[in-house]
Amino acid sequence: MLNNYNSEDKVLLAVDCIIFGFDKEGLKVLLVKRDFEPEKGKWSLIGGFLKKEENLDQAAIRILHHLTGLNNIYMEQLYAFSKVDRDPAERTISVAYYALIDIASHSRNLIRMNAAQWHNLSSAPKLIFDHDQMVSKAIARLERRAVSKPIGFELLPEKFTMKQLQRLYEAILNKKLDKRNFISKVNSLDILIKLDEKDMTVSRKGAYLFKFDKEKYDLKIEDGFNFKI
Amino acid sequence: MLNNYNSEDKVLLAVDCIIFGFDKEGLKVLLVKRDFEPEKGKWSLIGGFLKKEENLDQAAIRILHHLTGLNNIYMEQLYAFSKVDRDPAERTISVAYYALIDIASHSRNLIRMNAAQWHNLSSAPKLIFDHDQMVSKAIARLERRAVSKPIGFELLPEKFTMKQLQRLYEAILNKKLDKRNFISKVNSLDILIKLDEKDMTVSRKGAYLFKFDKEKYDLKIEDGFNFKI
DNA sequence: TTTTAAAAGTGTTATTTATACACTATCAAA
DNA sequence: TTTGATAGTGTATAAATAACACTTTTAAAA
Repeated sequence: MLNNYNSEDKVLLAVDCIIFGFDKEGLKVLLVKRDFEPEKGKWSLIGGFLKKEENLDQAAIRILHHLTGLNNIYMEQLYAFSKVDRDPAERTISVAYYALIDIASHSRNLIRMNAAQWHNLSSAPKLIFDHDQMVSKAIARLERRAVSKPIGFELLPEKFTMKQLQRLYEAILNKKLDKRNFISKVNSLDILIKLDEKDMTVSRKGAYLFKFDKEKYDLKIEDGFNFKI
Repeated sequence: MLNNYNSEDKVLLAVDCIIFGFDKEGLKVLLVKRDFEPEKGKWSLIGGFLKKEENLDQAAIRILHHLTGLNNIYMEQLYAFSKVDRDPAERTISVAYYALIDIASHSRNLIRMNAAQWHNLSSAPKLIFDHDQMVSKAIARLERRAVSKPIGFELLPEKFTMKQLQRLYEAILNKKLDKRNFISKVNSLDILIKLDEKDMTVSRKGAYLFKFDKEKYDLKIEDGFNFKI
């Protein structure tokens, strides 16, 4: 006999994606109106079911793409949620994934598909099942992650101002940061390239644009950043 | 129709427990010889399958108790492992849990059951499936966790010496710590009670015993420890 | 043309935290 | 009484973090 697993219970395995977005208004989360029962028409995370021939990472990518058109988003596994009655229709365990993306540079896809919508974190509607709990846990993880890696760089447009970067961190950490301390901390990491170009859309003076020095970043990532701000 | 989940794939959901133990020799991991196919007779983590009527935390507790006799162990969820062919017998996703316990204070149960054995981390045998990968991930998590919470206190006998506490941290972080710096760091946290009692078993001079001040600990945990050593 | 308003840019000091480092005390056993 | 093994203790330096305010720029308005 190859195995004696036959008497074991099988369950549905869902994957739910918590996609945080960042733009000038702050942190947002991407939600869809569920188009099947149960809870049809209610707001939900982007979710679907694992198929036998894929792993969880692949399922997350497929589901996200299918419901939003988003591609090439790196998601990180968050947690497996398994309360017995979390889905009233059937015993389902859900593995949550999360990612943080720059809204502006992905909006075209989202608009085209028109299935998903951004909601401010503070004013998001109540979600189905345990999805609110998933979002809370993802926020907590994001905060912790933000201080150990310069997570923000992957979420901004290619060229960005210091102010934008600071706003991103303020949004993630949910507190005001001192401009001077923030800039000197970022500069001490030595992973930004200051461009000869200014963003003139916000102020009369204009703010220098920066881009992210991928090589230096990759070198540093090995021995671990300290990005405590 | 209550739901349209009918066409979705169902899978087996395993739970594997990585139990780290600590005694004077250092960090160990608890392993069992697998007594069913596939891979019968090979070393494995403590594992089993989720049942429909329980959640993952409950499954982990049940499985651990069933295979080792261990009770009242707080385990934390680590990660869901989902490579398609990770178990050659059947499509199985495994959610790993981990815990860290004091070997001495739990050894009676383990000896009685005699199913599980402690192995030094450095000399553990090769494990089945992706279990080695699970152990590596758990070690990495333990290290990170050790600096954000004084994790060690829950793993020592009720009364312990500073030396024991330091040894525990040295084992988790896998590096030597300076005695004076360690003690002053621990003292600055103000969560230990120094007892009027000495451990005379190790030295002629004897070392003062301490215990853990649960109340102060709980107060501190709210605004987060900084236990970076 | 001058004034104004709004954001950009820039350094220093004080405080806290982390690190490096070595000698004395105790006491049972030899 | 000597010895050996472990317990216990403090200081100085370096590094990181936190607190803090004024000047510059420039387009638009007066």
